[in-house]
Amino acid sequence: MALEGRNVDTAKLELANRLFFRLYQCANMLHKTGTRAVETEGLTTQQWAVLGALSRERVQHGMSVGELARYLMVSRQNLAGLLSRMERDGHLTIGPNGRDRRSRVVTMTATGRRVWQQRALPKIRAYYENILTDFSVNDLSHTLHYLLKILDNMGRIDAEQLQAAART
Amino acid sequence: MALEGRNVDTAKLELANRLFFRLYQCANMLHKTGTRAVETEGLTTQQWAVLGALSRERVQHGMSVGELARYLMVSRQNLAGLLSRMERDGHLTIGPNGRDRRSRVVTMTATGRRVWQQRALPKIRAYYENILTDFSVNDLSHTLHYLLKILDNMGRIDAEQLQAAART
DNA sequence: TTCTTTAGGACAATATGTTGTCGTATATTA
DNA sequence: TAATATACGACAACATATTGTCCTAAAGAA
Repeated sequence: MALEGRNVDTAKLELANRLFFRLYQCANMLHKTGTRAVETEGLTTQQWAVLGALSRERVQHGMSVGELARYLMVSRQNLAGLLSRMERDGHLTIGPNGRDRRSRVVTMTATGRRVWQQRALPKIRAYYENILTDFSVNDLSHTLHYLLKILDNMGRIDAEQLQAAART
Repeated sequence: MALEGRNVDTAKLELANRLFFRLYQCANMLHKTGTRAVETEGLTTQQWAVLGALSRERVQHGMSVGELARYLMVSRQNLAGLLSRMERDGHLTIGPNGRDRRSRVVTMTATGRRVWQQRALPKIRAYYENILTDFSVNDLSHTLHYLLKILDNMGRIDAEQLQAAART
């Protein structure tokens, strides 16, 4: 039994190793091919993630910088640079928040919405369909489920690491 | 039937959208939590990928820069910076190739191997186990299978995009 | 033996991502 | 009201990633 257990662990580690290597490659290829898919619009995958977040119905009135950083799981400092480039390009505006005067509200501009809906979305849909041709709806939901599970655990580890660092 | 088909497509697009968003988040969290896991060793997830590639038995005699770039799926220019930092840190050396004098061979140093095997690997294993606690061997191989499928299609799209650009 | 391809150095511009720190204004809570 | 927490700007340093261009040297094919 002990031996069996160790073999399972070894198998798991070997699989885990391959899995993370492929995840690493996937991440790079996503940015490379994804950015290429929308480069005519002057966008990148990161900017497309921001526009995707802002285009949701529930955020018609915008999101604060902090909310957006938490939603996208990136640092505030990184997001600041991203947002300033997108403001420069006219895709969004950063205005004051009436309720909380420390906070600023990020909103899509009419131009940004037009670029997103009329030019970027069709290309993004084509990109999705191109990559997921041989995926059934079932395959997709399984993959999504696994990614969510990994993400959950990474979030937990992130919190643990932050706590460990705080104790120092 | 046509209506059914469109609903399936809509469902697929919605799932695809969520899937890629989660993939994007996963990529960021992988680099964040992964790098934190090995930061005591002065490593990053990218450097761990390089060491992982070089530590394989079949590359005891090293790999050329181009081979490594293709294996990791990163650009030559990016890899050059990575390798020079790792050479600076003493983890690897870049020497001449006896057979092909254009090519240079990247090899792990004894120090690099020691850091990798004795200090990094235990932490990486702990990291894997921490993230994949609630994954069965079956879950792992399914996730790996889906990632490989996505990666295959991304590779195909990459080639198509390069071809399209070449026609311009 | 030329011609073409391949390998890689060197450099630049740009975008993305992290951490850390300092400072200020504003909310919130005790 | 006074202490504390939060939101964010403004920097800096660093690593990672892309693209593009120009160059040289060497390998391989016609």
